[in-house]
Amino acid sequence: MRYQTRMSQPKTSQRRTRQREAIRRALDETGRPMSPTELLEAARAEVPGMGIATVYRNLKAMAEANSVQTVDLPGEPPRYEIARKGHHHHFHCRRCDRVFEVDNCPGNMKKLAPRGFRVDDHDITLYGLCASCRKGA
Amino acid sequence: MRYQTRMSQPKTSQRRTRQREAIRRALDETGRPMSPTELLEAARAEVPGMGIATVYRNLKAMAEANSVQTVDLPGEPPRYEIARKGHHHHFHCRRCDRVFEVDNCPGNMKKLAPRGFRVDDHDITLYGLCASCRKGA
DNA sequence: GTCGTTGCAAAGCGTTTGCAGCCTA
DNA sequence: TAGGCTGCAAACGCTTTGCAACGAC
Repeated sequence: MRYQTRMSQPKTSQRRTRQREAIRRALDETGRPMSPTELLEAARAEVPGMGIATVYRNLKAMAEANSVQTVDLPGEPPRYEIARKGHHHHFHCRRCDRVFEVDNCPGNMKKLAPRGFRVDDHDITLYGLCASCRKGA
Repeated sequence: MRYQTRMSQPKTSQRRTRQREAIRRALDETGRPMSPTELLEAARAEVPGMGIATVYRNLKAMAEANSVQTVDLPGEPPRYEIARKGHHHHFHCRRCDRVFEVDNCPGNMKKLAPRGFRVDDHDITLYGLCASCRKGA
């Protein structure tokens, strides 16, 4: 008989908790990448006493389970969005600080790198004014 | 006669200190974006007792004076490089973790954003293997 | 001598973790 | 009931700041 190896096992199950559902709901309804603090505020509308550690723990778990994606923007703390199918980028509004998904991609970044380098991926962040901020200027 | 307004005034002068020179020299000689910790190690070869706060203060001052530029990469702490003339991007090696300048730019990112958005700038980060890591695989 | 600069330690900020009690299945 | 989950507070890693001594000009 084989002994069980001591590798880290996937969790037996995920329980449904009000906290987790509130976080997912906020992410779904907002439809944009959100910061842990934004999520906490939104989720507290449903679960008043909720703590920030719970937000971080759930985001981490959801990211590992691929139900949410981490959105890393240059020079600032990560935000989180519901998992999308494909490759995409982001637009960061300078006025309202909100981040939006951008589906298009110029593609073919390979040739930008110095000779001898191998490029296997890229990140693009666009900056400017979103539609509503542009109007409300 | 007008009273002097209480606005924050530009500093009278910048003194030449061993610390500041050591930092600039490290940046010059390395030719790549460096982290504050890397800079501290390099600078300590010249100024043994140097502290990390000095590195941060000088980088901040140099960035404000436009003699160095902050390199913000998605999902990690900023690095610093000597100020370049033009618009450029960066390549981040997955193996050695070093960052290299990339002069090319696909340009014309305007049309990637959703309709109604105004794009005024963008950041691109390339990922892969640099030339030496590719060889030494 | 003036005052910009430095090292040290403490404080900040975003994030993670230890722990005891809670609650889902 | 078992053990995943939660809130709280402490711990963390990176960066900034207060302060008294230091040193460039």
